[in-house]
Amino acid sequence: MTSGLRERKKLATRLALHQAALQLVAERGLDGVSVDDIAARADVSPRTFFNYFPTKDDAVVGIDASAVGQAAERFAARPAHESPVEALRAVHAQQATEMAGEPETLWPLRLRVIDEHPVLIARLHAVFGSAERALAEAIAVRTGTAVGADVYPTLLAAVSGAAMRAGLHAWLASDFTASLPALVDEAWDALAAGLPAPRR
Amino acid sequence: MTSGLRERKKLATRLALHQAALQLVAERGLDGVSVDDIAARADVSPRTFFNYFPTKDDAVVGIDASAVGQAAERFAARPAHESPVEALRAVHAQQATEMAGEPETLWPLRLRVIDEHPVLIARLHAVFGSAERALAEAIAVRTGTAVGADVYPTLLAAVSGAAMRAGLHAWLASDFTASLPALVDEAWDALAAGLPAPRR
DNA sequence: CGCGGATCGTGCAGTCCGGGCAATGTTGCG
DNA sequence: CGCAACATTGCCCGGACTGCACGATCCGCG
Repeated sequence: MTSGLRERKKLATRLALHQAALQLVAERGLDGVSVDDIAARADVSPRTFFNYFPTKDDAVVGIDASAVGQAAERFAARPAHESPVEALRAVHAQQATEMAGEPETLWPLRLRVIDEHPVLIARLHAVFGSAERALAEAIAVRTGTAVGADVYPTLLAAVSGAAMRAGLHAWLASDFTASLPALVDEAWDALAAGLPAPRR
Repeated sequence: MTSGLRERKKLATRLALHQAALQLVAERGLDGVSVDDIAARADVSPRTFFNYFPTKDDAVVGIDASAVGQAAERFAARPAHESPVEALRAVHAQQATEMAGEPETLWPLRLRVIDEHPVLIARLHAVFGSAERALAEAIAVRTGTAVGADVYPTLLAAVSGAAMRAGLHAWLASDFTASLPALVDEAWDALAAGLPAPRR
């Protein structure tokens, strides 16, 4: 499955490009970095860059389309007795744990860099957006409706993105001292309660 | 305030460019249209195009940054006794009514064109995203917290975007036969109830 | 009325993004 | 070992977008 020298090499160069992009942008800012620079640091030709990422911005954000559908798949695999919200909470809990546990500095660096460049924030929103469309489909299946027929699937999918983004944002704001899973869970608490104004 | 020949002309060319972009893309698709084409149909020089929109995509989406802050301002202006959710609902009701009442075909055409091009969906998400950041600030003020300190402001701001997008999507799915304000309101009902699974 | 100052439209030149094509090298399979 | 598949790369091109400089237009003030 994961075997094959070819596969591993591809993954490696992909990661190399992503990290090169991340570092360079952290150093010089988005406009101070060209695709050629990134390719150079990753030791590939500029032309090859585009075999891995369609856009400079995408290389910086570094989230591939395959990871995008993941949420929807995991959601669909949850036990049938769970309500949509319960199932989504569980999926998010798992994802948040994974993200917090990765190579340590990867997500923090990513989020810091993205947060400083509106264009990249937009790109991140876009990635979430396409994940949400897939998710809406899965939600519709679970609730027995169609995406077009009811607001619920689209709404819940978008809301789930909102919860995750809010969690990530709070994580960044805490300078990564807080626990990401706890923050995401907190968001879901508020959602399940109907978003009452927080008492001070 | 609105006076001045200059002001009016600017608004006019801006709208002309937007509509030209919209029509052309509806006819030929996004890649079949160049900035020069759009400028030509709007009767301005290609260079002038960029005085009005930073990007071809932005011209198609056609929502300016000023309109973006609008939601936050209106929210801030709501009576203080309203809860954040109540205030947001009211703002959305007003916006939805306005959008449904505009030059008729403008929003429908916009939404149809955007829906067909993933890049434009992304751009729309981006616009919503920056609106949400402004809104989060306003929510933080109203609830007496800070944006970094609590998940709530970011979350609610993102959720409000989700509600509006879900409403718009359902509106499009109904081929604009349904009432946009009603759809948005329906979304808020679900949110206030904690997003229970819809009964079939 | 008319005269600066500010603002807008425009052309030109240049950089960079991003993609199609074809040659070359590398990997994996029988 | 040899062939087929695929990845890398170079070349080239059109289109997006920017900085600059100049002319035209509009606005406010005397």
